[in-house]
Amino acid sequence: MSQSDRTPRVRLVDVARAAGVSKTTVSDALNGAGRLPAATREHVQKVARSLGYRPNAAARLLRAGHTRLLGVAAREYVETPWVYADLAYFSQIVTATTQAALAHGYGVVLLPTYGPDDCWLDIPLDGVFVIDPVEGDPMVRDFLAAGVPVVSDRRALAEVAGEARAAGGWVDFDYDAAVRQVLDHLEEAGAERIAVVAGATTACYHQQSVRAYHDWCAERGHDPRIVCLPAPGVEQTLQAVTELLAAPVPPDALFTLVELSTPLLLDTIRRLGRSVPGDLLLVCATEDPAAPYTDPPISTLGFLPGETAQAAVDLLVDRLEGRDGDPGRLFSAGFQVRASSAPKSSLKRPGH
Amino acid sequence: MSQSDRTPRVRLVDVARAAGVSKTTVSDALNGAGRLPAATREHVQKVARSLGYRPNAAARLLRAGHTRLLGVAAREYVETPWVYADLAYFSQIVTATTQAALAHGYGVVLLPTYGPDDCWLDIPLDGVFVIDPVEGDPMVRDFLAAGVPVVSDRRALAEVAGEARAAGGWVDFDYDAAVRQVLDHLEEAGAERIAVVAGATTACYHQQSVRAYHDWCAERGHDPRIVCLPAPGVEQTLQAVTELLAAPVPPDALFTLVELSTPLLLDTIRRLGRSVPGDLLLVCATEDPAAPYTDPPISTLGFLPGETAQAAVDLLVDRLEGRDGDPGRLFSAGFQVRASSAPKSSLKRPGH
DNA sequence: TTGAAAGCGTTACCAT
DNA sequence: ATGGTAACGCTTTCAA
Repeated sequence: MSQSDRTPRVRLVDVARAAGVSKTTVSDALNGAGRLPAATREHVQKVARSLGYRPNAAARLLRAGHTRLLGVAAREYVETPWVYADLAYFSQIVTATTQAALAHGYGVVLLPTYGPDDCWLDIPLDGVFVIDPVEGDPMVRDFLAAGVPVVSDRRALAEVAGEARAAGGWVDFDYDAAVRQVLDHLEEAGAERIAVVAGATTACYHQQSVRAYHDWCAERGHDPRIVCLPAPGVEQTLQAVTELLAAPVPPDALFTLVELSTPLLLDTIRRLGRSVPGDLLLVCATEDPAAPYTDPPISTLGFLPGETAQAAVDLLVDRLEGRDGDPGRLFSAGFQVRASSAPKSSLKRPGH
Repeated sequence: MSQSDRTPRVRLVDVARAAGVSKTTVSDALNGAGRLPAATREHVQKVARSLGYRPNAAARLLRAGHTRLLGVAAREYVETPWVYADLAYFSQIVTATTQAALAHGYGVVLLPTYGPDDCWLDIPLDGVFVIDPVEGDPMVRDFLAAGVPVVSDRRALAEVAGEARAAGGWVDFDYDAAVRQVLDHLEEAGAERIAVVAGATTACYHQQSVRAYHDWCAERGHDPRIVCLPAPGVEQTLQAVTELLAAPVPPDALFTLVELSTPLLLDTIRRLGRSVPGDLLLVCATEDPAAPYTDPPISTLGFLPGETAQAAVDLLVDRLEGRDGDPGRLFSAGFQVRASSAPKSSLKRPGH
């Protein structure tokens, strides 16, 4: 059905007939292959053009055995009809994946995160990049079982028994180290009561960072001050911040692990009567490009979407093209310290 | 090559042989078709599972004659290796397109905006949504020539001689009306010198809105106050604003047509010593979810990425599945008036 | 130099 | 109830 019943597409044989040659000749003439006399080649090309011939992509795929198509899936909100591009982090991942893939001559397919079981297997993909897989991710399992190389984090791949090495590669993020780095920094800067706003999803990013915070607190005998949001949203996020700051003994530092507009967060904190960094040290895990331009500039923890995507695609393409590169790469976050988390001591002692 | 040389994929015939039945039986058993005894079906399914059989997507595509894949391309920065997902508008379009496509059982492919000529034709697509085409867009032309239905704006489709109706549909935006609506609103609110920050790209969004502003000014004998940015970027945008506000006779209203963080813009204006809306009325064409939460809330012109994408996909799917729906849909922007562009008069006269 | 024919892996038709 | 066979549109090997 579809367009074919309206305009019966011009096929290779049609061109061949019209040009008075065989299919082989047409194929060779159009693909630059073979050793044809220039005259024949040009003639065929002219006929093909005049007929509006376009090769059928699906047939080529079948013949070629590969599709030059890479899938990318962000699993953060697997259970909901949410789509990743709403978050700056995923947008940037998708952007970077697309660019990297293109550079290798591959296209990118956005994979559905929900829907009928293994519906994703109907898409002809050479490889897949699964970002932030959930525990025992069925998507990872399915693709691996189907023999489609997957790049994801180490743990997700390991769950599928040793096939990881052969079937793809991993791009892992040391969320634990990243979170601890920030918490340590805040503590050194004089913070004693660090509050956190995080997400409550099943994605390993949230799971692991929340756990890291709890562990860090436990090690010091601190009570965790954390709000976990089930979904992103300006209002809910600001509400969470308001709640945390309203505690009887208010926090003296805030670390956000959810997407939000950093200048807006700053405004909100001010409207609540706190100054940054005077009353409240602030660090945001975000890719918001506005962060360096606020007053004061905001310290950020960035998860390097660009680098991550680049590495994932490189890994995937290496496997696909038979090169045996690294088994994987471990990333740690990019922590940019700015004025919003300047040590309290530096305020008390003028000079440096 | 690729994975096939490592793990020679299990094919339908392999399952058939292993199960001691024919290809047909396997196909029927797995696809629920045919009238097989439950015993046979279960047996085949078990064998298939144990062998890890997965149907070859490319072969199915060829057989089916359609791919259930929709392409989406944002043409704003065609000439550069830019990718659209960096801008909230495109992110939201892509998100919404993906959701709408999924709802119809279609997947989405992100199309390269540059690269070797007609490289996009190698991707097996049932239809394409081209956002903000450039003049005489080659991508639109190629797909139409290849018989792939395209949804884009009316003008782009019309350039390819009448095929529009048969080959796709249009989703047009009345940028002119939208821009005028904002300018009129600002004028009514008391603005006499309206400055504009826009983009300098070839996308019809920028082209048309800039032209609308110039026309509007010409009709009133005003001198245009406009800065056109060749590329997005926090720094350049704020720089442009600073420049405009530094004019000897400064503007009393600002209308931005480029992506940016609205709270940050507000801060910047304040740091330049102007108050909003007291000294400067402000309207931003943006999808920034922070806009309603700033102080004062910012008036926005939204280009309805969600609705647009939804309509485009519906149109495309209607064509693909042989339904003759609307030829197209004309959208006008969603103008949300908030405090940042409140009439100056209302400040002077207390009460309402 | 050119063409015929054999696949690629699936599904659908028709015969058994 | 099941199996053989053709067809989807292309590329490629091999023979002429």
